[in-house]
Amino acid sequence: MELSANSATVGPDGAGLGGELRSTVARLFRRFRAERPEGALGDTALEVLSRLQKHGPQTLTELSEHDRVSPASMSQSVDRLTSAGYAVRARDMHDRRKVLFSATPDGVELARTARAQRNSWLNARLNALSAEDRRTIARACTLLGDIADS
Amino acid sequence: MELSANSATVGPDGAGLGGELRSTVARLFRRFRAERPEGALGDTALEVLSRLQKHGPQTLTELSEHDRVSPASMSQSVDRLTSAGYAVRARDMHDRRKVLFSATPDGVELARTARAQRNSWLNARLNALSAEDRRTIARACTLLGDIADS
DNA sequence: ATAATTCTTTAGTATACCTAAGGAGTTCGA
DNA sequence: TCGAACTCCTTAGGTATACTAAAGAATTAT
Repeated sequence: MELSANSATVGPDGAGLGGELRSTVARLFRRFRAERPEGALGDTALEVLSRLQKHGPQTLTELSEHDRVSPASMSQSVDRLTSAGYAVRARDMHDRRKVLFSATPDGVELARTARAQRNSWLNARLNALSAEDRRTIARACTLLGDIADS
Repeated sequence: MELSANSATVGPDGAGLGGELRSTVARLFRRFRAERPEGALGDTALEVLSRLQKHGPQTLTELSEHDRVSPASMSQSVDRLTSAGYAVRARDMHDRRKVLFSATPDGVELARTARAQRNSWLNARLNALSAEDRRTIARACTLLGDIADS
């Protein structure tokens, strides 16, 4: 990883930053995935479960738009949740084209414990940084989240 | 519900910065992938090609360790490159268990143009930020790169 | 009532990762 | 020196996650 000098990564037009960012994100993503415990649900399924737990029942379209994924992909992901008993389908009574997904008690429990397990090494590393570095990362998350949504 | 030292910055069940970071990285990663032009090589293949172009011939093990991926996975990824004519295999003459991979002229050309295409969208958005925000992201890249390698 | 639209699912395909098991080459020790 | 142990790579089989295209089901508009 030749991150090298700031002058190289933050040039007059930010030319090299894009490639740098792409590569860093890809490696972090793989690293996160590699931390998954044996036999656990995948990243996507787990994030969906978290979302259902935090925000209540959601339709397929809402879920797929939040994750920027096609409805077909999301359908598959929630399928893994429902067939494992962590979420349930229910027809929306006001618009019966829609299907509302919600987490079961098992799902809520799994979401909590799995999230804690999966984030433990990450949180340990973040806590080893200075408060200022954590603020930098928090600020970058906000900026990058906006870019992801643009 | 203890309020120990780390709970101020990192939530008790990973709902704080760690969870935020994980979610942001996952969404950015998917967004990057979605920007891939039709019929192009996948992310992994392209990054391998870039690496071969920049650092010269490498063994499978070197490539797989750099990307934190099993040798078997890397073998598959490189297969796509060789069967498309963008890279070639060559037995290492000093240790004939090893296989050295190198980019062909076609591969070098593809790596350059594909990288430029794929980063144009991202660079445009980064350039729309303030210089300070770009510095924040550059700094976060360094911090996060270290975490990915830890 | 029929047509168009919206929401979800199914089917088929591709990328990218894994573990397990094997082949081929090298190194080391009896 | 010969075989055991080790290293490097590949193959085989499986999983997770994504896509497009097209079908199925419910709603809304004409």
